[in-house]
Amino acid sequence: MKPLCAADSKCVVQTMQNCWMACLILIASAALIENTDSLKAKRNELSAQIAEVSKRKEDATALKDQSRAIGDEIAHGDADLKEIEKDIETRLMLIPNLPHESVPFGKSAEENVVVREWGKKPTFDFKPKDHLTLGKSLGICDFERGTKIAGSGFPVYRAAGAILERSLLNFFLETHRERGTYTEVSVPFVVNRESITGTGQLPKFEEDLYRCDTDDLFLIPTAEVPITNMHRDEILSESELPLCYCGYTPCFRREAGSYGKDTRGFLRLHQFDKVEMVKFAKPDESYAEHEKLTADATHILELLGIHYRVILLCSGDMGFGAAKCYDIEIWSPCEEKWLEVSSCSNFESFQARRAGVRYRRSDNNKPEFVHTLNGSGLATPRLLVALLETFQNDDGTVSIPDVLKKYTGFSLITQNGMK
RNA sequence: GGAGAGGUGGCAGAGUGGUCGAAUGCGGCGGCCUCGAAAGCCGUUGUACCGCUUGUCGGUACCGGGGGUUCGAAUCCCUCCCUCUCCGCCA
Repeated sequence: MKPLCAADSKCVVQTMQNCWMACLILIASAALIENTDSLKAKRNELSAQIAEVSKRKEDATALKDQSRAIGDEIAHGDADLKEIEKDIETRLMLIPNLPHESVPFGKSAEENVVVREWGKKPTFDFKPKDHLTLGKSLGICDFERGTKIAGSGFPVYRAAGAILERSLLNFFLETHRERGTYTEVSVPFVVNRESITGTGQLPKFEEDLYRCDTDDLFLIPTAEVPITNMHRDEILSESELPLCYCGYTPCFRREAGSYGKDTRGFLRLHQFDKVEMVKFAKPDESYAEHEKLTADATHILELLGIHYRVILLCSGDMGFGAAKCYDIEIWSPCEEKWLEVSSCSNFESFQARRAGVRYRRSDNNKPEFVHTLNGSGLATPRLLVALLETFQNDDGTVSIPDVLKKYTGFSLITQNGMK
């Protein structure tokens, strides 16, 4: 997803305009609502009178005429109101979330803050090969055939590659399960328009989604969408919070506008696999949960022994709906750059408002919006890049990290297969 | 794909034009009883918006979504969506 261009002054001005206009229109509409409501009250009164008069078998024509006239007025008022509401809604939906106070101000990715770094850059006493070269010589991926089947950005994993990829997903899910925090879910890979509006991908990011036109369904860009929408339009009880889910899904992204950027190999794909963590939390606990969620994601990297760092995104680099966001980046020794494998975000009530997810503090209180959070834990393609490059040997083979061996069933990928 | 049935409050389930935000039961909450609990009894119990005299206040809307008929719609008509049953077909 493209972040909101906070550095772009035109964008900021538009947002401000939408905020103010929405406020002004809202204030103005109150008078209109008051007017039509009192007309409706009058009509209800007349209807009751008509019912009574008719029961007595008396003539109610005059009353009916009066009621009909009021009805016309109401119809006009309601039509105006409907248009106004639509206008407000359109404006509100384009307003991004507000950053949390702990988020540094900044215009672009350059002003992000490195929060912590774990491990160190791997060194080699031979010339390391990049993941594409390794992938090809080991026969574990086939981009050409993926392109033939579907198009560029749709990779084929084969042999040890396919097994390794599947093993990673199982390793992620099992690791989360062992920690006992998350309930695993398996959810639909397509969602309806309401769902994708609920998590905030619509209306702003429609061009990044694959759509099934005949049914107006969308291929999910992340499991965040179906999982967060599980509780759409629900009032949760305080005792069940925080609700924590994790689930595997493939993710589909058109990546419109990012052609030519990171197109090599696994760096940017139209389809990839990911395990996502999603939380519904009480507002006063959401930031603590955010830290835990981020730690759950990095825990996996520590088990694997992959060098990573955690970045706190500045205000200008954050996504549309996030109030605070940590990116987890892993080191690619051959690309010689950091690769984002997870974004752990606290959306506060941004998604909860759109999706209508609330909870009741106690039975006397009105329902309040929950806070929603999510983060990858983790996505496979870029992790594969770091994994292949980090654990390669001088003979061109790749060693499997210890923790993965029970999932793969082999400990070495060689040119002839696996051992 | 063919035929039929249905979508009502947290759940179950009445209601076929006005007195229905909606009977009844279950659940939840409060109270009585009790050493305590169960049972029983009594009471209470949705959401959103608008207004002000901010109140156990007044008003409006909501019975799958949208539209229509009517003075008035949960109720009648149209349309869309969804669920269920049977038949067919296929993983």
